Order: sequence, then C-alpha cells, then structure tokens
Amino acid sequence: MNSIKNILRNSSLRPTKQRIMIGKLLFNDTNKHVTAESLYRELKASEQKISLATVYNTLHDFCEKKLLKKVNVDAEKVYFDTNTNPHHHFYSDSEKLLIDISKDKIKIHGLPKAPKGKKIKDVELIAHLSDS
Amino acid sequence: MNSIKNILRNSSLRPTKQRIMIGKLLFNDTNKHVTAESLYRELKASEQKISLATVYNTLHDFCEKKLLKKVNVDAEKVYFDTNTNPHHHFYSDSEKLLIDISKDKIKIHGLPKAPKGKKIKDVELIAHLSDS
DNA sequence: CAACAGATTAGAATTATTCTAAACTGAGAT
DNA sequence: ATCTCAGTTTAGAATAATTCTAATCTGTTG
Ligand SMILES: [Mn+2]
Ligand SMILES: [Mn+2]
Ligand SMILES: [Zn+2]
Ligand SMILES: [Zn+2]
Repeated sequence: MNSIKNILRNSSLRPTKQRIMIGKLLFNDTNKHVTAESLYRELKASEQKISLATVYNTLHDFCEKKLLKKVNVDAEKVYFDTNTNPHHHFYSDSEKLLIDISKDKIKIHGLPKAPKGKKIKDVELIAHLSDS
Repeated sequence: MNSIKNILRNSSLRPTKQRIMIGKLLFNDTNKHVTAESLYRELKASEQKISLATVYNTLHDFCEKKLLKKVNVDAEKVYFDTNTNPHHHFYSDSEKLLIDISKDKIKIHGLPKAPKGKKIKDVELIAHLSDS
C-alpha cells in the first residue's frame, strides 16, 4: 500500500500521485515489460489522469534509479523491464512480446575480454522467436 | 569491379547505379556496421549523387535478400551488418560502436526450448561495454 | 501556512524512418 | 538501336517515438 512510497523515497524520488500510480502498476504486479505507450494506455484504462510526458519522465527516472531496466530489442520502441536482475529474453518479433529467461539457466563460455580501456558492463542474450 | 553486379543479379536486384555505389562501399570493404545516415554521409563524401530514401530502400532490399542483417542494439537508430553469418557483438553505448564476436568463440548452454508454437530463429548476444 | 525546488503538463519540436506520387532507367522484345 | 514497362529513384510530405519548452502545480521543509 505505501511500499511504493517507500520504494520512491529510498530512491530519492518524491512520491507524487503520478509516480505512485505508475509504481503500483509496475511493482505490485509480477515482472512486466512495458513501453511508454502501453503503460500510458494502461493508466488511462484505469481512469488515471496523467500525461504522456510524465510517463516518459517517470520511466527515465525509474531507470536512473535502477528500478527499471531498458531493453532495446526492437527499433520501433523502447521496452522497460521491471526485472532489474541480469537475465535474458525470448522475443517474438511478430507479437512484440518479451519473455524472461532466468540468468542461471544459461551458461555463456568463451566471451572475449573487452577491448582495452573498456569493460563489459552487461551481457544480454536475445533469442528471437518465429512461428512454427 | 563487376562482382557487385553479380551479387545484385544473383539476388534478383537490378544493378542500378545507386545499388552499385552502395554495394561497393558495403561489400568490397571488410565487415562493416552502418546506419542509413552513416552510409548516406559516406556516399556524399565521395561526391555520389543519391537520395536518402534510396539508401533506406537499398538497405531494406539488401536485408530481404540476406546480403545484410539488421542489428537492434540502440533505440536511436538501426544498424546494418555486412556480416550475415550468425555472430555476436560488443557494443559501446558511449561511442555507438559495434564490434563482432565470432560465433564459434562463444558457447551457450541451457537455452530453454521455445514456447509452444514458436521456434528459436536466431540467438544474439550483446556485451555492452563501458569505460575503464 | 509560506516558499521553493522539483514535478507535471500541453503542445511544439526533433529525429529516424516510411510513404507518396511523379520522373527515370535497366533490360528484354521487336 | 528503339520501344516499352516494371522496377527504381527521388524530393518532399507524413508518421511515430521520443524529447524539449516554458508555464503551472505540488510535496516537503521550515
Ligand atoms: Mn523509429
Ligand atoms: Mn526512436
Ligand atoms: Zn525481462
Ligand atoms: Zn556484426
């Protein structure tokens, strides 16, 4: 109920009406992959008064505070992932649908070391799905 | 010299001036990762007369004919990869730079089977780089 | 409550990309 | 070589996701 407020406070984000609305949709549910538009539609469907710009602002704020992770899998739009632990994805290009793959299911061997002056920040694996 | 023409003919693409210009830039060189804009700039830098729409058209045509592969790694823009063999990438988000990782360097174990009705078309791994 | 930094907002702007519809051109047929 | 036409190119308009602007509002702190 007010755990959302705590999440926000712990991240030095003011618990405003809009951030709480979004927080409820994102963090009460199990893991979700949303886009700015899908979240905006979900908010409007529940009679919430919010602007699209705020949805974008909030998603970006949440990302900066590591409450969300950006997923770039499709050029059309950016996905935001409530699962911030390292993990991988199936992606259905036709349905535009992301499905988590638990990190510890998968073992990756032989990754070369990063070019000098660089380090590997994150390894993401995307298994693209097609019908049949 | 006319191997580009052959590549185009073999793909049932008319060897027009514009496609040959682009083919030379893409297929004579070693593996390249370009965006529509970067390729357009490269063409204009060499005094070539071509429109941006044609660059987009040609990149898409080349993709359909499997002469190029699309890489979605950054929400900003789409990359086109002259390396059409399955392989993986380093990506430097700060420099917007893709680096190939040979497929056979890397072994991936434990990939779950695709959801029913779906199959895995392609597995791509992206190792995001940061400074230091 | 007063004050103000931080947040929200509508709408304009930006950017990559796609679309449109008219002009052009490569290649096969005559 | 010329004719013909489907395929291609093109400029510019349109689209769509996202960002920006600058005015208004609100949560928090004193
Ligand atoms: Mn886009
Ligand atoms: Mn975009
Ligand atoms: Zn996920
Ligand atoms: Zn590559």
